[in-house]
Amino acid sequence: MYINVRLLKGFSGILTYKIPADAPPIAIGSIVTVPIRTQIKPAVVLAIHHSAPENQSFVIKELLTLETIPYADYYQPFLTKLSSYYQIDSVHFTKRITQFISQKELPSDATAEPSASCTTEIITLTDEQQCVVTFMNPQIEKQQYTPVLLHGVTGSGKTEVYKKLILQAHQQGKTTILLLPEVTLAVNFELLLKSQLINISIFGFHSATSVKDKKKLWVSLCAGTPVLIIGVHLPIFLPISNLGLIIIDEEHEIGFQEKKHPKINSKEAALIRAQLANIPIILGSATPSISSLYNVKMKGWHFFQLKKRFSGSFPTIITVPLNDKKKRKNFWISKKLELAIIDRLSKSEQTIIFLNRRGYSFFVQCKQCSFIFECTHCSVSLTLHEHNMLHCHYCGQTTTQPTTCPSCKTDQSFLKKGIGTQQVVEILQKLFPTARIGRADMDSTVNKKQWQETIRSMHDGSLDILVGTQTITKGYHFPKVTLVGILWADLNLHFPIFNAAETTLQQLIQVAGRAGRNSAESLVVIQTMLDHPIFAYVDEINYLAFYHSHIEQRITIGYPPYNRLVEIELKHNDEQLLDKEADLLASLLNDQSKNSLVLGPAKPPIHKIKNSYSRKIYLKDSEMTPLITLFSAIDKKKFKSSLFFTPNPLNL
DNA sequence: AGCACGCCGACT
DNA sequence: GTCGGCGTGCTC
Repeated sequence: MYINVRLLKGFSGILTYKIPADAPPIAIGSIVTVPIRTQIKPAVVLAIHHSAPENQSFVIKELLTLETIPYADYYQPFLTKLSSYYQIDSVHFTKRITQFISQKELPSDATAEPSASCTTEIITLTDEQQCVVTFMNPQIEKQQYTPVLLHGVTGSGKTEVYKKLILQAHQQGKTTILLLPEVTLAVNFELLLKSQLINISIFGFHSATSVKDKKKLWVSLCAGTPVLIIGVHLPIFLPISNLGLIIIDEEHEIGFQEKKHPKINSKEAALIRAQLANIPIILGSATPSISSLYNVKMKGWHFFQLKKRFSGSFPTIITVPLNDKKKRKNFWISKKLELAIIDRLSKSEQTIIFLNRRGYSFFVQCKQCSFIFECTHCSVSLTLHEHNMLHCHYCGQTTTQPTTCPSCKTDQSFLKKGIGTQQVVEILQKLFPTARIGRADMDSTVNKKQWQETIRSMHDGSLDILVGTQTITKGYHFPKVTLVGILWADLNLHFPIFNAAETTLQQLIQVAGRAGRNSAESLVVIQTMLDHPIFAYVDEINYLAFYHSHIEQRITIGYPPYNRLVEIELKHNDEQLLDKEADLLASLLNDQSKNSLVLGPAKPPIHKIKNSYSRKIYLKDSEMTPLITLFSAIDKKKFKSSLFFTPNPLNL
């Protein structure tokens, strides 16, 4: 007996080895260690043959050790499908989940103590919650592909539904995968559920999980015991013989897409897997993605809503324009926000100031009328480059910036805009000298201790105001917060990406949800430069109305979910060569395309990272399959640049 | 990828 | 004559 294998690291060719006579049976997908030259390396089994390959010109060595992996009927087809969808090597997935096998167990730094309060209290579900559970239970039992979208307002108790379903699957001897869009959320969920579902074995499987715990999970998977696996990307690639349910929480989040290439989206992978494995999958969110809501309508996904908030009421939301001419102490703090902060300070209630800032952004705006340049083809804002050129990062269109504003005809009155959180703290300190102000953003998160300290002082009330970015919006509850100020709510709206309005609104609702859990007088102040239709929907009760108005626009412009979109990124150190190759690739794609639209090449906003330059080409079609076929037909050997293929890209 | 092997230049 | 620095090619 002979096997074909591929090494997990190093040489990428297919190699043949002999199975020793006394070896236990081997399956495709098994992990083996093999001798290669003078080394011993792990490899994955691709095929099994009864006879030696014909006219071989090399000596076949015997494999050394064998690591069986849990068997599931659909698992190999799943990996095959994923590797085709993302146009990557199928070994990639095996590589990612088995790395720990060859890793040394580090003397783990005092693993997280199991949370003190282990409450086993039985919570009675509301009618809304029970309705979902009643529907899902038979689907778990029947083993049927059932996609379910759960729209539950913040604080409506989605977690209680998840817990019930996990318990139900467990009682039937089935494993559940629970995915969250960030490692920190996964860790929090892990701790929470470990204290509340004490009869179920719960495993985290993500970058923060120790090698020791990964090995424990592997043993459990090999034994086929029903467990709960929590993570972000990795759990969906695991071989699981008794997988019965997949839960995706915060399903609208773009964090399910990996940040570096290949940009696999574990929500998509989960949907593919649920389909092949014939199991139900439930996607929950307070602000479901446009794409999932579209699937409810077009693909018959089941849809449930939780409309009642358990405790607390919804806050009052007001929108304040920043572009008015009214005199105020500081441009960034409106009178209404200033007065509201003064009021909270006097009552010793807390305030969160949120700056909707993603990295550093600059764009051009008219001083007089706040007009911002946008691309005529893509409904995204234009970015200013050298020589007064305005670029569209989506389609590559370039125009010279006019000297007069196209909207109000004022001459030479343009501003380049930008603000950061440090500046915000400075401004607030000047306006409110006695206030105790803390800052929590990516810059200060690098220092983990300081982050923890800031969160702690916010909790115990030794801070009055917390200034922060995205990072403070998720997973933290500060009961004494009765005011949330959003400094520049429309900032992300001008990001040159088709889903800017959607993700901005989702974030605003998320931030607004930080206020008023316990107080009826909670207030959310939304400051904006320009008015925009989305501000009518920040009250989460109106969220579905946003979908109905926005889907029309997506259909008109022809972007997802109405059409499929893929991104091809080219990278090379030599910018001239890269430009040549990007043009070549675009023309090759155009030549070979039947009905697919080829956009670009465009220079992305960040087109130079670590001395490597980048160009992007986008493909659009009503179906994904022709786009994958189109890219796979390209002869990659023609290119010195690296090519990266991303179906359904969600960010820049 | 990573290692062995081989070619060549420098140093004792 | 021998050590070692690095370029090239192969891995079952």
